[in-house]
Amino acid sequence: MLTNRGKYATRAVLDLALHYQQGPVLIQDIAARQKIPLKFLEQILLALKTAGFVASRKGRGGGYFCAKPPWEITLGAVVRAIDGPLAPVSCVSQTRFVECGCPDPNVCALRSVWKDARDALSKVLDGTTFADISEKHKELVQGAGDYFDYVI
Amino acid sequence: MLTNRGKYATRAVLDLALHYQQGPVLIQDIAARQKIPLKFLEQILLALKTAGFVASRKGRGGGYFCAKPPWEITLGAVVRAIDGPLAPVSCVSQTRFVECGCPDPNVCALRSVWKDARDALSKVLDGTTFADISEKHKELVQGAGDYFDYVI
DNA sequence: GCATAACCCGATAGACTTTGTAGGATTCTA
DNA sequence: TAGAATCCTACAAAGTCTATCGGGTTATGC
Repeated sequence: MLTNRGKYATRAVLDLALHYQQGPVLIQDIAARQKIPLKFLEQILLALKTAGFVASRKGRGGGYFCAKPPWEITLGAVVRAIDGPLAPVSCVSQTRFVECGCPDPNVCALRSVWKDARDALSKVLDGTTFADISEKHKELVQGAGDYFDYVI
Repeated sequence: MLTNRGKYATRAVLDLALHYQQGPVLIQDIAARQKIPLKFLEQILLALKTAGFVASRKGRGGGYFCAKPPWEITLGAVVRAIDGPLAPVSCVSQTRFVECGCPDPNVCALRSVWKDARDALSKVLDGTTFADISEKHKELVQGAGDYFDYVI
């Protein structure tokens, strides 16, 4: 399960992806649209900035925007940056390997299954970019009766 | 990431699967072999019993054993019972659906990706039984030089 | 029937994580 | 230079996780 932090982060990046190349977006606007507590979102955006997914401009006319094109930001990368490894146990994590404390790593039959699980998850999340998700969002909005209820 | 509870649970069930139809196994033996704190393991086995995966006999000659054949116990079921839903967010959980608080569920493009992620994870974990894992364990033990170091 | 083996069960404590909130510092632009 | 906006640190409340403790209950074998 993702934490709220993780969910909020993905919603925030999606919001920025939907405004790609439309100038900076205000934190308070993201917070309002995405239903995220303002001050909590501040922290999350800061973390996303440190991780290199978003950038910001201060002062009047400032705000946040994607630091790179949405098709180069994967869902997996954002989740990892905010909530940590995708792997179900640390001993099969490619990004942050740590021994898991099992009796004998050389004869651990569970490990290969955890590895498969991590790979399956990674295949989906690392294979999906925020450009894909933006596209999907626009389709859904088009299909959903009254377009103007959802326009951003 | 699984909790320790979850990791321990899967190791405990595997231990019992490896002793399937060989009579009850003592908690303390499982704890020693699998490197699990004894009293913590007690709690976990109780939970696994409530969930129907294992059964027990009290008194002298007692212990724990699989409540059903290992090929009918999936890794996914055990993980869900101990650590909760596999789904990355609650709104795509088949076992414990809860709204996730996103702005508009009807137009949530993230949701379908989370769904794919859950399905991918489920495919691996629900597709693997403790008979499979036992089999794998035995292969690994055979392949690992000195067989007698690992025999259970 | 009694001693003992073994599981059963609830309470609880310490550490850690999560989820925000608060308040101000800094920086940029008009 | 005013004020708009991000930046940064601290912290508190709540929850979760990881065990540990101490006894209660039940079955077995002599």
